[in-house]
Amino acid sequence: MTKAESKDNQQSSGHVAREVARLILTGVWREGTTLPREIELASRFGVSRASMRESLSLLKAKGLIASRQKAGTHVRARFDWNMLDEELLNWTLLALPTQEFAKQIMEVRRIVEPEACAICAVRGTDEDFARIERAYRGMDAAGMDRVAYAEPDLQFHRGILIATGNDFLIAFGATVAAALRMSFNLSSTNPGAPRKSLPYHRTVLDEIWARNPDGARQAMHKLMDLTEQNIVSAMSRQKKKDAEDENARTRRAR
Amino acid sequence: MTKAESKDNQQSSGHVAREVARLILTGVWREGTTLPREIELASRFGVSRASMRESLSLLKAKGLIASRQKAGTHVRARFDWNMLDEELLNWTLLALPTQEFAKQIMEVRRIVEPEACAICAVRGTDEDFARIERAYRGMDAAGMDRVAYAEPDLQFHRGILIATGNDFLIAFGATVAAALRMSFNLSSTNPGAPRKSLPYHRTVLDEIWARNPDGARQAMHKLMDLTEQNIVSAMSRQKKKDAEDENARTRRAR
DNA sequence: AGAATTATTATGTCAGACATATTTTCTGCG
DNA sequence: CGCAGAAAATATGTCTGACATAATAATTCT
Repeated sequence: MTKAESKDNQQSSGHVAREVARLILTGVWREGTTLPREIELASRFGVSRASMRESLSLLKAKGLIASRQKAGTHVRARFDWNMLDEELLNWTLLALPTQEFAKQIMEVRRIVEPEACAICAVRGTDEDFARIERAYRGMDAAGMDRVAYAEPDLQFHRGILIATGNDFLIAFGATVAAALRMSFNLSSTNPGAPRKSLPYHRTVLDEIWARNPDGARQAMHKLMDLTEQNIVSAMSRQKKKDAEDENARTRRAR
Repeated sequence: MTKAESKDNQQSSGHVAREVARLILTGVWREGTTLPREIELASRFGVSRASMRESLSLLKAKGLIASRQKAGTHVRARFDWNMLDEELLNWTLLALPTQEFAKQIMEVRRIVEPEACAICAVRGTDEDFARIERAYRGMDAAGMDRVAYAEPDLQFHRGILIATGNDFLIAFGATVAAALRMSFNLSSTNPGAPRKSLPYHRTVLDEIWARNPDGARQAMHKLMDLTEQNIVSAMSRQKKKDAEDENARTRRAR
């Protein structure tokens, strides 16, 4: 359900919003910058002013911009950007998938997920646990297929958050989703890496079933360690590869 | 700056969005419900279809609704709502300031803020600490004035998050802001309560200056304890008061 | 009965106009 | 010359009405 819905908003307004977001995220339009007037933006993106305004309305909702009559529309301070928003996270992933971004996202996951896991072990219902176990089985069944592994992996982590019954922890699922998507993108250089996390997930699941909060917390913590390690090494590999590609291109250009 | 900007969007479209959000949050329009068509919504709220669409666009951005051509606009599953969004948090506060909501928000604060505080103690710069100290002084200077106390209190907590340098933790400031606003609203029944947190803030500040992460974590943890306690007792007091008022009204009606 | 076709309908997009709130410019006075 | 107050300019905010598009519902034909 969630998967299907996230595919919505493929209308042109969504594309325009994403493009404006990209310009802001990449720093073309810095904090405090007043952006071109609506009519100009509309013509630049090839849409009507009404559609343009709908796109801007979307970005306003995410805290990226604010506008006042006559004064114009400006980029808000970074502090006001709602980085925990799923779309904004994905846009950032597309625009600036930097190592810094990866470290930050893993830092919050490390803070939130082990605790959520402990709460889950105490407060979750058997149905909650069954859902998590189904996700685990899905991961197992995926074998070495990276694509098939990704979805149940997300469901596993989301399942834990849902089991806490805390709406804010559940909303944190968007951040986890972005992190997993990042991992997935990076795993192309090392297709076997995702599967290695399976036994760690198994331990988490066992501790949850045992309703052992401390064990669950610790197990999730270890899973976070492994995940971060994978991401960091994959990123440096990617970086190296990019540098080589760049080199090759430069040589060819001569 | 942030304060001024948050006062934006007082245009009618903002009001409409808030009202629709209220109807969804209070369960008048439940998850999965297809809401009336745009033209009907527009006339119901007394705005044009264009304005109505801008409002809906805002709610789409926050994950509350999704729409497909011909099929209509429907309320998305709760899991997809971005509860960590500042506006959505405020709307919830206005629509359903329940004890459950208070507990949940304090549960995440308890998870995030002590860790953020520990990171702050290690990674923060002296300028960061100075900013936090300025906020502390502001709280002290406010004395028993609840209104004057609120703003520097928020700046104190935000300052710690900012000092972590982690964009996601910084974005969590929206949640803290909502929690403090809730505390503030509740403190009317016990005007002296906020000030009691001052020495706890002092301890946090000292541990940060000492660059002692464990002490900082523990100090923040104690502050969270106190805050939660205040909120819970204030809410039960409020609940009692509301019940009495209700009683009085019923008696009068006879 | 079932498949293919047509009609319907709600969102998506467009165009042009006017309203409103600020900012900027202009004007007159001390 | 400086400055307060009035007038003009302008970018966002709102409205109206129309057409495009895609998904659903109804209809027709085999």
